[in-house]
Amino acid sequence: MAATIRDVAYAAGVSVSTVSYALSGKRSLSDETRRRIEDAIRALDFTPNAGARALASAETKVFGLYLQFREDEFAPAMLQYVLPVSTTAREHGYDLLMVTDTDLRGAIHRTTSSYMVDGAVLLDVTYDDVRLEPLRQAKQPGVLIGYARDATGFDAFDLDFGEAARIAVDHLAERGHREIILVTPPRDVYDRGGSYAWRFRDAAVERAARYGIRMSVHEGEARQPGITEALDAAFAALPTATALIVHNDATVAALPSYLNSRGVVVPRDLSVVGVYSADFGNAFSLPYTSVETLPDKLGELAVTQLVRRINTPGLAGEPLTRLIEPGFVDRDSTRIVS
Amino acid sequence: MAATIRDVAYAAGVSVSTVSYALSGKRSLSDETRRRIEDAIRALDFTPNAGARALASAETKVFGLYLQFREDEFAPAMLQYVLPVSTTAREHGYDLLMVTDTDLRGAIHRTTSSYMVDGAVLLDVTYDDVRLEPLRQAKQPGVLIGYARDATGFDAFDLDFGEAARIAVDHLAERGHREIILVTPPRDVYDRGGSYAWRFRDAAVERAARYGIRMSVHEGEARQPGITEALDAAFAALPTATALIVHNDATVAALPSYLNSRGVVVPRDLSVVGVYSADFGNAFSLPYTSVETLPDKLGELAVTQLVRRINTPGLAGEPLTRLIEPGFVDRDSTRIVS
DNA sequence: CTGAAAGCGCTTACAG
DNA sequence: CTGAAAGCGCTTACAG
Repeated sequence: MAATIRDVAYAAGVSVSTVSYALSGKRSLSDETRRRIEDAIRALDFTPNAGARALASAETKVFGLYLQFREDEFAPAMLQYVLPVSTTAREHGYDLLMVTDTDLRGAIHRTTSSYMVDGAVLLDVTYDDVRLEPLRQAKQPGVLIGYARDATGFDAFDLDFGEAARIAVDHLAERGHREIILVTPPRDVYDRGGSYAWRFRDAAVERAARYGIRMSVHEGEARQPGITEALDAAFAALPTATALIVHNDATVAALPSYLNSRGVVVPRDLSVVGVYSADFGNAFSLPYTSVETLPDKLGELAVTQLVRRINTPGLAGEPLTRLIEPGFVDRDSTRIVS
Repeated sequence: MAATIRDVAYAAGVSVSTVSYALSGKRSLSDETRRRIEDAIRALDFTPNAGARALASAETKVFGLYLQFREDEFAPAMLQYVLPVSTTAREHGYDLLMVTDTDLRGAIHRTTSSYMVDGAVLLDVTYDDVRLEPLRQAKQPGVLIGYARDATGFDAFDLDFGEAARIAVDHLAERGHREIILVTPPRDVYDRGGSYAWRFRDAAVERAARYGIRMSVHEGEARQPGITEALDAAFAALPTATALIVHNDATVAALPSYLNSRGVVVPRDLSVVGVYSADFGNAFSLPYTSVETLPDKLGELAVTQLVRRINTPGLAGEPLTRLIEPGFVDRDSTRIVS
């Protein structure tokens, strides 16, 4: 089989513990010893056994990444969070156990109680997420990407969707728009507790009211032909609208095609503000002024905080919930209404 | 801390080894003993420590899933393989370590030589994939999803893209088409060794030649505005084409919008055959007759074979390379040319 | 600056 | 049908 730390120690003429300390750097050693150990490691192509290390140190250097693939979600959206989480984790020396079990509660319990992971990253957290309770029972810390009713015990990061809505409405209000259509996430998202849906909607409605703007709110759909039908219904409900805010990936991805087929030119006939990430807009070549969700930033913040909590046993203060300020990119898809 | 097997043994009044055998089922035990052990496990909420188990049994029950997020690839495409791999792995009791390091060789070596994984699943394998060599050094078996120049030592699964091309061309030939445009994957895909690109293209060209069909071949683009420009160029090169075969996700996703904007009605003005998976077509509401790539089937076959190879030490015969017959779904997007 | 040894929590021959 | 014990390959006090 492969070389063990014993083989390295023997080859280097030192003890096993010295090799271990050379590996961890937790103790100083002479240059000569270090050199001999390094040579031996190289000669034997030694890599520490992860299971043995985990058993002895009670650290796996693995994070659990818990996600679900949902029918009503536009697949590309979730993927945006996976890469930054993975990259940031590796920067801190952690690998990712990707858990997609449909039994969410069981998956958390299974992987934490067996000590497969040192921490948990929960993606796409819902308002009453069933994963939180089993994760509270776990010894490992957890971090949430998303917003829950009660995030007690966890660090949580999410975009400030209320602020996102205000940015969008303010932008249009400043440009003189008085009648705005808002397309929100589909009904399913509300139903399962995707709080970003109503946090954005409620803030948008409130902000519009403050300006005396008439706002027509409609739920989008995840698939065709529903997407088109929902848009048709929205425009029929407020034909005089001069602006459209789209807070739904599937709808905004289909929007260029939809507007094109209706002969609607942006921003001449309609001003459009989207809500999506830069990567998403890039992948689908979306030409709209947008309030940017920041998956890269959220993923990085979440993992960094998780690492901090692991490395700092008595981390000062309660776990935090942090809402991130959205970005804004003007792509000239809104016009000034006189 | 959490309960160990010793605690369970003590509570059940049996030895540690008996608990272990009760867990693994590798030895029969009396009903009474079994009941007492089960009660103790439940009372203590015992879960075996994964690290200890891995160390003692030399099995982690984890597969490495090695993938890369590429700029030139349409993100949703890769995701289609992740879910079936994950689901099938879980069905066989395996979790997935998702490895996205940009250092592909190092990632393979790091995770296999440390025995973090019992096997490796390589996604998006290229013709001269740099991951194969380090994986050959590994003690764990590996399975490839994709097609490599030399897959010696591995089981490999891929769609039969040659056959996919023949199915598409045959379908159009039978319907009387004599001038066909083929949009292939982007240049980058060829450059990095995405053999599906040329395997499809070469087979399509050859098949067309056999029929005496004129075929105009063009490389697609991954992003706008390149997608549109490539399509414009293709139609300009063969304005009299009556049919279009699209073997590129990004292009086919943008196609409805593109054709709409050009006033082209399918199949009245143009017959279209796509090459994509059912899920992909569904997610993007694609209305085209398609040769179906089968990511679910490939992912499942690959993982099943990996499990088999692990469970059957002296698995008869060499590792196999298997090309899967594509599916075909007629969505009436091709017309009969007289 | 370095070593001998206990211990992490399992699995599995070996014995009866 | 069941148990005592060695061993998997590390880490880390404890000692010098």
